[in-house]
Amino acid sequence: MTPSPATPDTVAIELNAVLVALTANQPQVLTLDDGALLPSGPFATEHPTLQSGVRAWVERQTHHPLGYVEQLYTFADPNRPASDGQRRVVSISYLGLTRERLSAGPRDPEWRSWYRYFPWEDWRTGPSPLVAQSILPRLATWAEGADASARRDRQQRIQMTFGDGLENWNEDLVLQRYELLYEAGLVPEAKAREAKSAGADPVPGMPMRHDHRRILATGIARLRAKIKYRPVFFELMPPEFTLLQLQRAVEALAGRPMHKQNFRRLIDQQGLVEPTGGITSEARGRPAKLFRFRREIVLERAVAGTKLPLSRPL
Amino acid sequence: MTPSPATPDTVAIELNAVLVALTANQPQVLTLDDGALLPSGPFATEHPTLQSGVRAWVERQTHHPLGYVEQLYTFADPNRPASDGQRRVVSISYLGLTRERLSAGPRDPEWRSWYRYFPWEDWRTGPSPLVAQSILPRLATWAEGADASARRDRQQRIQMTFGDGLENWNEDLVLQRYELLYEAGLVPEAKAREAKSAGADPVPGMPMRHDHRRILATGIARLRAKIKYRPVFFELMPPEFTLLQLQRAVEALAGRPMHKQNFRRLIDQQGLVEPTGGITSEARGRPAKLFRFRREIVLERAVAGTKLPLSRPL
DNA sequence: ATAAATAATGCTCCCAATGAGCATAAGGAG
DNA sequence: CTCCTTATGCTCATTGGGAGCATTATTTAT
Repeated sequence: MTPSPATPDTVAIELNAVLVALTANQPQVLTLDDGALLPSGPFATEHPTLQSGVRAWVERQTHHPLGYVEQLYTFADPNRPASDGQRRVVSISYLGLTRERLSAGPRDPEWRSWYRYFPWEDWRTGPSPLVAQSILPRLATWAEGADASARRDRQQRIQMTFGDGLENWNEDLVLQRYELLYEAGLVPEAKAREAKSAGADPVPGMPMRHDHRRILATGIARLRAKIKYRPVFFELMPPEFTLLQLQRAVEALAGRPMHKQNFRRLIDQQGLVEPTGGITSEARGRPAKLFRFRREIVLERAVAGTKLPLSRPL
Repeated sequence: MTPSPATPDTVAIELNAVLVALTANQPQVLTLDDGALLPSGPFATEHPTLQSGVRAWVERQTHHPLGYVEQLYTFADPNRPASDGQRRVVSISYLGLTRERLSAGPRDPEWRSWYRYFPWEDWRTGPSPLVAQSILPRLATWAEGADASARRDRQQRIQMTFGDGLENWNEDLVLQRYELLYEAGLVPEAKAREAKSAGADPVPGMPMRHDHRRILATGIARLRAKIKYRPVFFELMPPEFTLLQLQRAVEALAGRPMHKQNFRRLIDQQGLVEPTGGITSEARGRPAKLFRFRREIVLERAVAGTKLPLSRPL
């Protein structure tokens, strides 16, 4: 058909993006096709860099500038040959942060809270009931279905990644948790591939096509880990904000609540923000001072590191 | 010439590896061509995974198993078209840890201490004199050669990455430091490209071809960051070792000295090791107990995290 | 032998970071 | 005027980690 019979060591590059924004205290992700896909596009070789390639089609598709871009992972999917049936596809995924939402029409590029895909990851109002009620029991059943040594192994992994449903929750382990559920056949994506373990019905949470939910998990995990030592949330905030808004933003990303006074102490200890002089009383309660990020410090912390009151399990 | 006129969106994949081992308290890296290159090979599409591709040619080339493999970064070099002059090359680099050294003959695959490439990164015996004597002065000169605003910017970056030559050294910033030197035209690799800044002669440290020294810097940085929260040094140690040997290993990687008593406290607090019962008096001084890693805990920490007395600057 | 150097170990002290809460101030809604 | 909600200031207790003293056990030098 095509004039080029695709030499063996030649592949096509596909770029995937996890684009994150914050709206109404929800961490939003840009999706396509009714939420089933992450935006992705080919790497056109005229781009000098991979990053510039990403930026190009993302901005073309969303009409919004990307604040921060970071490479996530490169993956050669053995089960997804290119459409021409010849070349292998290597997908390179990126995490992108953007400040504003797509002003788009009703359809296609659509922002969705990432907790629709990973409802068990939201512990902002305390331990997610999903874990104790729905996930742990099914995982336990799965663990039972193995012989002694494998069972012990599975049980330990469950404990390490999901804790006990009330304590020992480590919000960074997004990817490990998804992979465990996948392996246990508790997400629809897994069942598609393995006709065998038709047993358990899936855990709540919207699936995606291909490995896109896995990529999303990777992005969330990376972002959650990152905010603990780099002030990247800066990229997601409007130019002015109150400290509570900032706290809610971090909580949205981390998926767990934080102590208000300690959060404030940490933030201004590090000199990350400065008051603009303005005051707002949009919310109820006592009016709050408005702040902005301090450019110099943010640049400095970009290399030196930040701290957030997020670390210990519980 | 070739029957396939290479369609535009087609690229060739090249795999690069930073292979690390520890010998005689030196962090060793496998190199080729008299130390000028990192091992690299093509990604043959018959491999199901990228990782398996890496493992395959690494083990073929070195005849040693890879303990731990981790993806580093994917990079499309705009300046290095494939040899056929048509396809773009995308290189995917990996970090690999191995316990044993190549038993190889005198030549080619050769292990070299990574401090030959980055001598300023070795602070194990205190502040590296190179930084204060050789690097900081030249960087200062470089900063002077810019107008006011850019100068301030450069000075801040110098301070952030190199500190002041005595304190505020952050061992993780290997890549940032290399990139700064590159930008300042203080490494030979940079001069090759820019004929202009022929000024300063380069800083000590052996260069590599292409961007391989940059990839190496990425690997070192990743490893240094990693040992602080994952017990990966486990992959580099022999089955039995003394606590001092373990400490020296970590110091070799981190490039800075550690407090002996505190190191021990931390290690056994976390239950990472257990005594084998053996005792050694290979070195001078009081004989030391031998330890081995505790498999269960190591697996557990692989997900949950570890601690090392490495964090603060100074 | 004896002294000196090198390592292994045990323990104490101190300080900075941080998790938790109490208390007070300042607006808006009924 | 009272209650509710949020902003802010401060205190307290705990802990993790940095430093260093002291002691013990061996090898090496004199």
